[in-house]
Amino acid sequence: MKRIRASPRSSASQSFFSRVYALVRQVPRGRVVTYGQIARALGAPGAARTVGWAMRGSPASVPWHRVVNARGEISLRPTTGYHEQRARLKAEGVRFDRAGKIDLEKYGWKRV
DNA sequence: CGAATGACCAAGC
DNA sequence: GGCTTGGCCATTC
Repeated sequence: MKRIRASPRSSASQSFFSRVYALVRQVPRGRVVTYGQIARALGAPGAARTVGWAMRGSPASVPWHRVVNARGEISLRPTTGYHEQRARLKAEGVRFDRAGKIDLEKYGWKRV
């Protein structure tokens, strides 16, 4: 098995990640947020990728399944957890269109 | 400090 | 609608 380079949480990188987790925990059930949205809320309007990296090591207490990309799609690969995320969202009442996308105008958290 | 990485984003074709 | 390219950023080694 391939070993990932130090999981985020196994290190003392709690500054940025912790804020990401704290924010994601605030996402109400049945709503979703985008990586970019989180990044901006944290004051790093371009760190969307970093947010994704943070989610990768997100604790079980974090509703990571409510985080999708700017297009309203699940960013995970089918082999990484796509199915699980989609199932969880569906269980919360989030709908997916034919292309497997979510209507951010409708389910987006604090949609602007 | 430099190079590599990643669950991203916007723009182009 | 789908694929490619370049750019951004924090973290890691």
